[in-house]
Formats: sequence, structure tokens, C-alpha cells
Amino acid sequence: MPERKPRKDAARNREAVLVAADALFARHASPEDVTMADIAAAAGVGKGTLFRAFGDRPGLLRALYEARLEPVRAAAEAGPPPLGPTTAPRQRVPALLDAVLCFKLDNRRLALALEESGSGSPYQAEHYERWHTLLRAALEQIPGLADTGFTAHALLAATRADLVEHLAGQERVPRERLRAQLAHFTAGVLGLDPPQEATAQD
Amino acid sequence: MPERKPRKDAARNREAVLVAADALFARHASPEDVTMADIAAAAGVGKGTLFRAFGDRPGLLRALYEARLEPVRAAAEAGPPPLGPTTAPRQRVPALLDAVLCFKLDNRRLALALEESGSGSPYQAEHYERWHTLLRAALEQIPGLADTGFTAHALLAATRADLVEHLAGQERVPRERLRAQLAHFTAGVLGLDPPQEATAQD
DNA sequence: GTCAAAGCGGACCCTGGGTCCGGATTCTAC
DNA sequence: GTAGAATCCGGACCCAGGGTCCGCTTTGAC
Repeated sequence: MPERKPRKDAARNREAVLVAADALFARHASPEDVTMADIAAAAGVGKGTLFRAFGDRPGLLRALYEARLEPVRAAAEAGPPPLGPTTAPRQRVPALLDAVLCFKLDNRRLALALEESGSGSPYQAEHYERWHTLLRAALEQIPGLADTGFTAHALLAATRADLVEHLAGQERVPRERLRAQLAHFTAGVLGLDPPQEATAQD
Repeated sequence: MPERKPRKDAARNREAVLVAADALFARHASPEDVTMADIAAAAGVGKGTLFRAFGDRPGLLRALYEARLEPVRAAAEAGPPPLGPTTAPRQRVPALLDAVLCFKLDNRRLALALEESGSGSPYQAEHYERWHTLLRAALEQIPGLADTGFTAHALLAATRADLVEHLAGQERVPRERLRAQLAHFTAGVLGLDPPQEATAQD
């Protein structure tokens, strides 16, 4: 499985497409008025190239999303506290959720685009499963918690891209307020005393 | 605004379309391979008729969904306990969520189709707002609960159609188990003693 | 029975994702 | 350096499916 590396122009074009797509999604309010042809044009590349590199629209979105997510994921899977695995579960669960929320806040349009690209159930996506597994494992270490699988799903559901978009976008809930609300909610689920006061997480 | 009632043939056709669509969505695993043309054909009606009656695809889906939802909604807004407004909040919140979950379980394909129809944010849909308002009002009556608006969203997020589809469909979690898990989760959020033992709801 | 309004339906249009293939590039072997 | 093959490029092309249009039919009020 030498998996010979791609040609130089292929790599360059792939990068150009990612950059262009990123910019386009950031610029347009709704993902569905960024067309594959638009992306190709913006990247100065033919449509064929774009489909060759990413397979299809969901594929492109996924690639973009995962590239952006990578550092966060790495921090969560092997980084230092409060995200990394050495953190005590009661601190780590809220930290993980906060990280996911922040990521979605920083990449609202992209996350939305991915969800709306109709790439089958989001629950089969690799990145979702990773978060779920991580979260579930942390939950399992907290005594007295049952149904950790479902609980992990339910907690993650509170960070769904369209909900975030609705709250942050339409309702104009400020970022820090949203984070606090999620933290509060999470604490409730874990049965901890909720962080009522301004828990300095700015 | 006499809003004169529609002609008889119009009413009949509208009904035929709803029935046909319902049957088609039930029969097909994925909503997206039920085409508008399919529905028209199955209803024995022209495409024009179908679009005249419902405007567009999301419109049709919404009409179907709301027709199905109507009785549940009525029960929740003005019915007897445990769903109706006379119920004590601590009982009513779980009851509302259970009702929503059951509805989605009974109408999985339809709910999925609606979500996937790309009719803008689901959070602006009338039916969603109704549930949210109801739930929030109930939550507000429980002392010591903050962020009721967010909490209502987060709880409802746990009943999202695609999550339900994933759990009930792919993972084959049995209906009663799912209901129990949601009930348990809800209890946790409310800070109640969770219904640990087999709370006979099978 | 008559007439206008409402509705019907299927041919048609158009957008946008996805394919194809002749020609240009890059890489490898000599 | 160069020949040849493998890979890639790109834009013309295809097609499914949502949505429109308009001449004809049905309905119902008088």
C-alpha cells in the first residue's frame, strides 16, 4: 500500500478549492446558494477537478469541516486539560461540550452547510462518532449516571449547527451567554451544582 | 375576508394528495426518493394541481405533518393531564417530551422528510415554536430553573427526527427503552430524583 | 341553462449536481 | 534530457427533479 502521493498540481488545486469554498461559505448567509460551480470558478478550476478531488458535494464539505476540526479534535483526544483525557470527568464533560459549541460558533455557516448537504444521517459521520465516543467515555466515569450513550447524544444535540445558528444568528444571543447556558445545562444533567455565578470562562 | 371555501374537486384532490404522500413516505426508507411527480401520480393528479394546493415541497410536507400532529398538539394545549395545562409542571415537562418523542417515533419518515426538505431553519416552523413555548412556560413554573428558553431548546433537541431515526432505526433501540432514556434524561435536567427503577411505562 | 371564476394537468423550463473525454502536466525510467 | 505512461485538467454535456404555464374542464351562483 505505497499509496503514492498525488501530483503537485492536484495538491495545489485541492488546496485552492478548500480555500475558495471556505471563503464562499463564510460570505453567503445560506449554504445552498453556494453552488459547486461557484466554488470551482472561485478556485479558478474546472468542475471536473473539483469532483475528482472530493467525490461529491458532501465529500467536499466533509473535507473542509474535518480540516477545520482537526486541531480541536486532537486537543480533545490527547491534549492537556481541561480538554484532554487527563482531566477529571466532571470537568471534562463540560469542557468537551464547550469546545464543540465554540467550534460551531466559529464555523456556523460551514457546519450548517454540512448538515444540509444531505449526506445521510449526521450520526454516521466519523467526526460525530468520535465526539460521541469521547463524551460517552467521560460520562461513564461519573458514578451514578445511567444511559451514557443516550445522554451523550442528547448533550451533543444541544450543540446542533442549526440550533446554534438560530440562537446566535437569528436571536442574537451573545456568544458568552450561549456558552454559559450550555454549561449550566450540562451541569444540571451531571447533577452538579450549577455554575450560577459568572464562571470566568471568557 | 370571507375566505370562501374551496371547490369540491379541489378539496377532494387535496385530500387524495395527502393520503398518497403519506403512503409513499411510509413505504420508502429515504424521503428523498419520493418525488413530487411520484406523489402526483400516486394521487392520480397532475403536478400543477399538487403545487397549486401546497405551494412547494416543504409546504406539502408541512401540511401533512401538521395534520398528523394536530391531535397531539390539541391534547398538549388544552387537554387533560398528564399532557394538558392543568398538570403540575414537574409531571408535565416529561409528559410533553414523551409525547413529542412518541409522535416522532410514530411518524419517523415523515418527520425526517420535513427536516430534510430544506425549508429553512426548523426553529422558525410554527409547530416547533408552539412546543418550545409550551415547554418553556412549564419550565418557568419550576422554581430554581434558569435559562428556560435554552433548556427547552436543548430538551427538544434530544427528540430530533434524525436522532430518533438513528436510535430507533439503525441502532434498533426499542421504543420503550428510548422513552425511558429520555424520561431519565429529562428528570436529570429538572433535578428530580431520576426514575431509576423500572418505572412501569412499557 | 349560462357564464365567470376556480381548478386541472401535463408539457415545458431551469437549476444544479454529477459525468466524460480529448488534451495538457507531471512523474519515472532510462 | 527525453520518451512514455499515468495522472490530472476543465468545460461541454447529461439528467433528475422542483417549479411554472396556459389552454381546457369543472363547478356553482344566478
